[in-house]
Amino acid sequence: MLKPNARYAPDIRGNLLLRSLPQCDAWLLIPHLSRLHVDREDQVSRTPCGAVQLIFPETAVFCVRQALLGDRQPALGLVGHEGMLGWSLLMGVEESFSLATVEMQGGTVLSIAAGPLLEACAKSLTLRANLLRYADNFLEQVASMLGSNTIDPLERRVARWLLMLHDRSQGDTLSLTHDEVARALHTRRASVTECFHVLEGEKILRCERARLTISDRERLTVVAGCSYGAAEARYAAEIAPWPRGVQLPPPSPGQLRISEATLVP
Amino acid sequence: MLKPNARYAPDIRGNLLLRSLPQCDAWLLIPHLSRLHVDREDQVSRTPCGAVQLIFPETAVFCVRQALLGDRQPALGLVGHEGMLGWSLLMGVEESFSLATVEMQGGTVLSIAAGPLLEACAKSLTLRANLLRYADNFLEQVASMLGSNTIDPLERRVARWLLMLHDRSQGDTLSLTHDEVARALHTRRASVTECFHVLEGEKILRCERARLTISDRERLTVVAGCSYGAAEARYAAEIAPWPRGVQLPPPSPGQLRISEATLVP
DNA sequence: CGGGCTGGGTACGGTGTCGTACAAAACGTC
DNA sequence: GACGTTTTGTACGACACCGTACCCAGCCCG
Repeated sequence: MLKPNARYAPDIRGNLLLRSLPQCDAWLLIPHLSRLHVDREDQVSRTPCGAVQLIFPETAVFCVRQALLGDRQPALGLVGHEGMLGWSLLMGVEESFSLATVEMQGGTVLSIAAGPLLEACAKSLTLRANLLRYADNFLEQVASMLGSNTIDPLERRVARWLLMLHDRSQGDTLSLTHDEVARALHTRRASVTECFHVLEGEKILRCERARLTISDRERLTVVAGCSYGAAEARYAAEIAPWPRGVQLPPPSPGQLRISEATLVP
Repeated sequence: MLKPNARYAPDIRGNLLLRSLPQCDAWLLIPHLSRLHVDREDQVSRTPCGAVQLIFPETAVFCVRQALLGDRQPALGLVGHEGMLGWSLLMGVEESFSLATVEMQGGTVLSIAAGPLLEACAKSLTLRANLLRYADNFLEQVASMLGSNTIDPLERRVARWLLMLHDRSQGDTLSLTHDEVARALHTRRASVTECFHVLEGEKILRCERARLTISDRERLTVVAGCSYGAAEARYAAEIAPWPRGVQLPPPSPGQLRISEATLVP
C-alpha cells in the first residue's frame, strides 16, 4: 500500500550517512527517497501520506527529545546531515519514544517510508548494519549528553551545545535565540545570556539578535572540555569523516581493569 | 576458532529477554550459552576465551557507564535479568562505548560469544529484531536517566534509582552502600544518606549497614514521580511483562502537535 | 511614525547541592 | 577482646544556579 514515490532519483550527497553507504546499498534507498522541506519548530514523524518514515536531514537540524513528556524537558541530542531520524524502525519498533523538532532555521530532508526501507534492509544486511551503526553512535551521543548535563558546569554545557550545532550547520552563524538554547539545556534563559557574554568577552563568540557567530571554534572546544568529542570521534572512525573534523580527546585518566568472569560448572 | 562450549543446554528462564523469544529463536542461542558467575565490581566484556560476547544477566545486575571516562561519571542505566549487555554487536560495532559493572552482590549471567550470536541472527531475522527491540528500550532508559538527572531534585533521583534496582533484584532487600548510589547518581555520599533518612522517616525504606530494604514500593514510586515508569511500561508493552509490574504514568501534560512536512518539488 | 512584540540585559534573594571534614558505629580479623 | 577497615551520621561554609521580575533594544507591522 505504500507505493514509492515515482520521482526522479534525488541527489543524496547532502547527507553524510547516505553518502557513506556503498553504491549498491544506496541504490536500494534512492528510488524511494523524497525531499521535503521542514520549518523551524516542526515535528516530523510521518510522511505526508501518513506512513512512518526514516529521515535523513540535509540542511535541517533536529533536536531530539522524549515524546509524551512536556515541553520543559532537556534535549537528548542533535541530528543533522550526519545522521538520521527514525532508527527505532530498524529495531522493530513502530512508534519511537522520541520526538524530533527542527532547530534553527529549517531546511530540507530526505525521507523514506517504513515499508520500502524495511524491504531494502531485508535485501542487504550491510545496509541495515550501516544504518544501525549510526543508531549506536546516537546512543553514545545521548550518553555524552547525560554525562555533560550531570557533571558539567553550565558554561561547559553551553559550549558543547554550540559545537554540536556548529557541526551540523553550514557556515559559522547559528540562527537561534538564547531561549532556544536554554530550553535544550534545561536552564534559565538568563543563565545562557551570561554564558554567552563570557564567551563573547573571550572573543570566541559574537552575538546579535537571534543570531550568533562562532569566531574561534578552537577555543570553544577547550571550554567544552572532554564532554565534547568522544561520540564525534567514534563517528569519524566508524561511519564517515566528521563534518568539522575532530581529534580524539586526551587519553583516559583512569585505567580500566576488565576482569574475566568465572565459569559456573 | 570460537567453538561453542560443548555443554548441556542451560535453562534460560532466568532471563526475561531470552524467555520472551519464540522457541525456534531461543534454540538458535541455547547451545552456545554458557553460565558464568560474576562478582561485585566486576567488569565483563569478553568471554574467558577472549571473545567479545553478548551477556544475558540472570541474578546479576549491571550498572552501565561510558567506557574511557574516569570512574567519577554517572550511570547511564541498569541491566538485569530483563535485558542484555553487548547490544552494539547487533549494530555492527565491535567495541562498545559503554562498560558495565556489577552492582550489588554479584550473581550469574548467560553469555554467548559474538561469532555464534551473529550466525544465529543471520539465520533468523526475528531473533535479531527481538534483541534489537531491547536495545531501543535501553536507549529510552538512558533518555529517562538524562531527563531525571537534569531536572529532578536529588530525592526523586534516588527514589528512581532504588526502584530500578528493586525491579532487577529478587526480594526487597538491596545490598549496596550509600556510596555506591552516590557514585551512580554523581552526587555526594552524604546527600544520599540524607535522602535515605527522609525516606526512612516516611517508612518507605529501612536501612542497615550496606543493606536497605524497600518496605513501601508504592509510595516510593510516588516520590520518584514521572521520571520512573515510561521506559518500563514500554518494555512491558513491547517485550515481556515487567518484573514488578508497572502502570503507565499519568497522561502527558502538554499536547503534541505533529505537523507534516511540505514536499519540495 | 508609533505601537506591539520578541529577544536580550540585568538584578536580587533563595536554596539545593557541593566540598570537605571528622567522629561514631558496625563489622571482620587475628 | 582489641584493632583496623568500612560504612554511616553530621556539620559548616561556599556558590552555582534557580525563579522571578522588570526594562530596554531591536524588529515587524500597520
